[in-house]
Amino acid sequence: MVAITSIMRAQQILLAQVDAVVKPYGLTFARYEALVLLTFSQAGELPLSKIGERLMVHPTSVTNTVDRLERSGLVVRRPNPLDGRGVLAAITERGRKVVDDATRELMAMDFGLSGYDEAACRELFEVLRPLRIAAGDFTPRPSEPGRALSPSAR
Amino acid sequence: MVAITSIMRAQQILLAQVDAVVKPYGLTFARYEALVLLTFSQAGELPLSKIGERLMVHPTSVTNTVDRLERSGLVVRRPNPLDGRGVLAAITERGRKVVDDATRELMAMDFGLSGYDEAACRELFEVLRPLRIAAGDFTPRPSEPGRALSPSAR
DNA sequence: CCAATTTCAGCACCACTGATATGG
DNA sequence: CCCATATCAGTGGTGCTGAAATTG
Repeated sequence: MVAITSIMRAQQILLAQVDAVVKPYGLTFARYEALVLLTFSQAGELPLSKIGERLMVHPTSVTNTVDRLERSGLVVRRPNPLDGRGVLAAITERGRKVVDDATRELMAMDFGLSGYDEAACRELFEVLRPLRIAAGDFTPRPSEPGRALSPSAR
Repeated sequence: MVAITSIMRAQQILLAQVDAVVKPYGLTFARYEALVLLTFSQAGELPLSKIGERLMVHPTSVTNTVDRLERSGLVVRRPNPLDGRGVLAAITERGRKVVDDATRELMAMDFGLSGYDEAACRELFEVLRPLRIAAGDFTPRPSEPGRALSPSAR
């Protein structure tokens, strides 16, 4: 129970710190994550479905997130040439600049983990790994099958 | 950055599991925490200000939480006899029964931390401790001064 | 008069459900 | 015809700010 409380508080603390840094850029942590994901993709654009999958968020949340980013001029929507049903979110030049600036500032404050060296961060990751695996994180990523034989939703 | 993501996901996973267990009782994790806090107090009642302090939540959030609990008949409000400005939240018999049942069920599923033994839980707590200390958790508790010389809000 | 306690109105954010339009 | 993608409307929960009433 103490362990649960620790995680809840830690998340609250970290989220508050990161959100505070990112706020002046008109971002939240969720929106920042989406932007970072786009910069990591080759063409700087991804289908909304992919974004939801990688960030583990609900489809409607992706729509909302991209709405805000688009309203701020940090991404643009365009139809997916490979799938008429789909939509791509493409990061803009302004988006790249904003995410770069925000990232620089976040790194300067160690994402709220000042005082944690490489070893401590790794330990943190390792301790939480079993929990995340049990919840279905770290799926096969590359090709795609993934949750082919998982209990499935619905 | 990977460490941050780990905490965010872990919290999300745990909160979802705990909330799912508690939902049939008409509770959320936040409301459950408030109820537990009341059962831990001698008379089964506390000033709202104390609840907010111990649970580290905003005063208006306490008002909201107690509103819901009162509407469900799990607590009742009564004026604080020791301070005319204050209000006490007192747990009811139904409240005690509900929190007992919910706690039993939560313990049966290890609060979502199945697979974590005592050592792992302690490690988790210890790794996160410096972060929480830096954020002002673990204040002097007993007497009360606490944040007498902290930067303060506003 | 100032400070503490609580409440209320209002806003932003995130998560989700259910329904819908469109296309594979 | 069924499934996938995305959107919209709406709900619930949480976290805040700002203002107010009451009392120490």
